Amino acid sequence: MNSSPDSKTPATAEEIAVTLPDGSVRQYRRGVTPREVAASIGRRLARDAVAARLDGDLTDLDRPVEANAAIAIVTADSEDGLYVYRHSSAHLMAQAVKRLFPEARLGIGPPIESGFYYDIEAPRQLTPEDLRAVESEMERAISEDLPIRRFELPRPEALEFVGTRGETYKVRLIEDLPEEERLSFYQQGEFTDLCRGPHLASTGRIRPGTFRLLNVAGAYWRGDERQEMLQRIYATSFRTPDEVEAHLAQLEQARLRDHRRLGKELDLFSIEPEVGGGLVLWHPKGGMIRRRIEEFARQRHEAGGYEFVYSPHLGRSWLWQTSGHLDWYRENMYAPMEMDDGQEYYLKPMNCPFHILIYRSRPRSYRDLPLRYAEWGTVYRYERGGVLHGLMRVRGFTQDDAHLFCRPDQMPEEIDRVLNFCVDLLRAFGFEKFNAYLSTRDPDKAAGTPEEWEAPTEALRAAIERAGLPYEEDAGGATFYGPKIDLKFQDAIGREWQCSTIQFDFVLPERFGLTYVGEDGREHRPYMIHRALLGSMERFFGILIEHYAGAFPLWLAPVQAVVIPVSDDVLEYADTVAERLRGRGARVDVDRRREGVGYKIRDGELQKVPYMLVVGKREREAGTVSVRRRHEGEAGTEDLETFAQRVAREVAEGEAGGGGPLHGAAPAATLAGTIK
RNA sequence: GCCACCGUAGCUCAAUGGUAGAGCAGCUGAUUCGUAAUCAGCAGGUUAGCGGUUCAAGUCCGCUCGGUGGCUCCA
Repeated sequence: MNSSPDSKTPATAEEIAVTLPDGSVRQYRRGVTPREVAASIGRRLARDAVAARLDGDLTDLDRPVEANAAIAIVTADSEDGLYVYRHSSAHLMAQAVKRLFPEARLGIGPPIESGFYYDIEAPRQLTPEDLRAVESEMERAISEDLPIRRFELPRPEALEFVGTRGETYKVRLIEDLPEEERLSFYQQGEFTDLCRGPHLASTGRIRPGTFRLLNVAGAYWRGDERQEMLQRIYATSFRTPDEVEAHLAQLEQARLRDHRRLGKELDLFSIEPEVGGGLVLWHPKGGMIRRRIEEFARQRHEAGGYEFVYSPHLGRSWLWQTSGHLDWYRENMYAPMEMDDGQEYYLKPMNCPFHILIYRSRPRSYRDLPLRYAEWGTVYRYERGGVLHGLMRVRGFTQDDAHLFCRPDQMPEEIDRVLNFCVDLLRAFGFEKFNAYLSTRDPDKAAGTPEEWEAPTEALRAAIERAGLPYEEDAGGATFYGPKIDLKFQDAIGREWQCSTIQFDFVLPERFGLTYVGEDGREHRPYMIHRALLGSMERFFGILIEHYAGAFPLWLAPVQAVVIPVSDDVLEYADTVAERLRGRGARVDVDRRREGVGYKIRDGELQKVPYMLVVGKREREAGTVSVRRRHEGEAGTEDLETFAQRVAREVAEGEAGGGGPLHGAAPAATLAGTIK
């Protein structure tokens, strides 16, 4: 759609050729507007049009077209259309704010993922009540149906225009724009804003109820903490009120899944101020889940040719000087400890130097490679107080870290192996939708030559393609020490998370002088790859809690079954049942409280225990259990041995991948997607 | 770190500047019960901490501590 008509359809003095998305070419008079083009195609299209793509650029419907061009009409129901809709909604909000607070100064107000925001310098702190008032004012401006008009001003006039209105931030925006940039403004009623556009034709095109102002938060001007802080009003915005409601419902759903809330309710972990922010206490149940994850991953790693190593939490400054961490990572490292030998020791922010020294502890032959050193290594990184967030952003965490050392000729296969290994591992937790991101060399700050980057970068790309993963390339996005793949996956409610990273490193083998002796008897430099798949155990646990909404699948559940005796008469049988199941490796509790069955079941449901086993006299006589599944209710009476076998089978299925039976751990739609 | 908001019993939340309260959880007792809450009683607090205003502060002001939301998705 970006291609203009070719020379076979030349523009004449009064006619131009317009190429439409379907490839057809139509003749129009010079100066025709996209709106007129839309009208000539169909009344419906003209009605739904909100903007146009002119040779690929978003533009207004009323911008005259002066030359041959490719035009695509943008309707409200497209991605572009939503972008324009939200952008105009942001302007509407700014207009409403200015009506209520004429002294307010405007920063920027772009569309974002699920809505828009506007940064504003207001005369006072805005309250939730203010936001309601702004919403009402927005509805009023909609009912006024103010036409939205675009005009351009030369730079000096533009500066004067915003300057006389006291819009100091707009002045700075213009000053920062390149000289040759055309400066456009959009006017609706008494309100005018500097803006690139495009916008809807009038405020009446915004449907009431398609936006909701959510909250106000501080945001630095231009995101720079040295600059002044503005108030950012976040709003959600969609094409229809139903979508807004659905989004608000999803926010509520996310709130209910919040791992901090569930962590407390299910007694999984806590973060105590007395310990310190970002330092996690794993309670027994959280610890059980973590051990299941770690054990499972460890077995997979051993089967995958990894060897496990251990390294200390501290190391002398020499390590970090040599690795370069003290140069480029210092602000994330804790202050050194001076020991009695006068040496400075640092808490480790990463495991790599230790693994490297293991490699370097003896001469290596080309026959030894590849070497794959894995460690669930606990690292400490200083994070500023304001960024800490539950388990997601912490100061002490355990990585499922590994370092691969290999010969150049082994490198493509190593990459293939580790990427597939990673995807397999994540699938076991019920994640199915993946996106890869390939970060390539930044010429301005890259170690090594472009030629050195070539082979690894292409190996990474080839591995992604062979794995059949959708991917995007972040050209120049790599860190200075090598290209990398970041892998993201979607959770049960469609949120995307990045945990896995596979990174080449040209720098550390050099700095530590790593070598191996080749077939030719000479020393060669090995390739080195850092990789963490689950990333941080803490963060991955937080993601899992939210993904499963606290209802862990059987193989991970800290308590897999709770035995519920109907009365004290059958306590003994309840204990027998529990013991028999424990003997088969199941994690079973008995609820011995003198409460009714309903009470204990309710408690089991709230604690999200996968199986509840009600036992009374009937079961005792028959040697059975009455099985109840979490979220599903009664599932019939079963012979104790049959049940034990079922649990063993379901645990094995869970560990085998595909997440195993979740028993209502996620909404049905997601369940279907997680079981192969 | 910065801006804003918040901090009352273990948890969730009440209390026009005028005697700190409820539900759940906990403990004690009774109830022996069949698939999402049995009943009664008891206990639980320096209202995060420190200072100030006031006859009087959970409430108003200041500081400290802690938590929460956010801090380029660039006109």
